[in-house]
Amino acid sequence: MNEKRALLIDTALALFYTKGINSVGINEILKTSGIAKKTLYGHFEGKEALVLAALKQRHENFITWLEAEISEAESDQEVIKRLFDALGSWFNSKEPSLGDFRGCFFINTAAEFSDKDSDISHYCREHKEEVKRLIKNKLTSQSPLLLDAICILKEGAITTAYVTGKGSEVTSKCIKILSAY
Amino acid sequence: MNEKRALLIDTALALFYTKGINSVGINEILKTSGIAKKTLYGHFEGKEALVLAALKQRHENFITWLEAEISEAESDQEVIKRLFDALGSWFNSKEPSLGDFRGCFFINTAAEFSDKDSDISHYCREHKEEVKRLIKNKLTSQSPLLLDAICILKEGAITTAYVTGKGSEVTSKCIKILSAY
DNA sequence: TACCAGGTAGACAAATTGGTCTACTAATAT
DNA sequence: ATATTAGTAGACCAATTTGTCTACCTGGTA
Repeated sequence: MNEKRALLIDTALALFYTKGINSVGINEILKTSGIAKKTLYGHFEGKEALVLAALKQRHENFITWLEAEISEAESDQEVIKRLFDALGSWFNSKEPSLGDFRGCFFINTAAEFSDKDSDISHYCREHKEEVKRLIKNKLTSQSPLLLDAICILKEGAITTAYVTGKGSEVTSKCIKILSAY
Repeated sequence: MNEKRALLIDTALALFYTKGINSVGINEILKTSGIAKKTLYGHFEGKEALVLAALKQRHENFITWLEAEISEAESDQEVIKRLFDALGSWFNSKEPSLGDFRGCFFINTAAEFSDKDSDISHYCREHKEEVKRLIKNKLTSQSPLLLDAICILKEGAITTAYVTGKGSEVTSKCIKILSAY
């Protein structure tokens, strides 16, 4: 049923995110989920289809989470504060719906698949665009520069937090930087 | 000799950067470089040692390139302009010494190796610290916020350029954002 | 000459990969 | 009652992985 399919996706997503896609074999996903191989290949054409499903799942988790975090903001300054505070919480692995922080799943995945025309690379780009759209819709300011500043700093914060390991400092810096606007 | 060793590292770096480390096998590096397997294992303990050597080579290439790009700047505004113009050129694959742009090699590599205590992850962090130090030394301003703003935007620009594919727009936005300081 | 370091070419081993297939079970719908 | 569907368990396959090993070649040096 759909339960098996969902369990497969959740297991794959968790393993892919924490270990990287090429480091996780089909057999490990099966063993962890306790599902038989034939069931997997009944639901998915192959590993790539499973990767795509995991990306989709992550995208939904992330958008849902982000929207909830910034929905109640009543000014642009508050949008910025809520956004980067939420990111800081994510960086410190305090957001259960996003799992232990290990960078951006889409950036990490895009890094593993060199073919820029593949469905996977394509989906990673769409994710970023949709996040940008979500932020744009919450802002009252129509300044494209503000929107770009927020999004570029957001990307920078994610990779900086991942590579340096210090999560909360980066986000408060971003808020200060943006307070000039 | 050292020539073989150098050729091995250069070949490995080129392949690792364009395809990702887990997607490149030892045999492909050997075939591309035309070097025998036993020679490789005479120079390196194993694949991981080769990865580390490639990271080191990339680090040197990158630092040398960056230093040359911003060395002649005579004001902080000029440092910023030169830095982001250079990045924009890199994003458009116009910097031969850095190869066809495919994001930051260190971020990509860190994404593939989940163990945060491994030599590889460690080296990726050191690289970012050294780049930051280089920029810091070129700035006359002692404001830590300016330095952080530059570095976070730089990281954001790299991943944004990689995932969206549009390289030059991002960097001019960064320069505009920083012109507020 | 004889030796030896450093190289080539590639067979080979052991493990792992993604994926197919057979045999069996359990529940449900006709 | 029977046929179908969805599942389990796991053997099996072909390809690929990293790494070792044997056999041979070559150029410089004692």
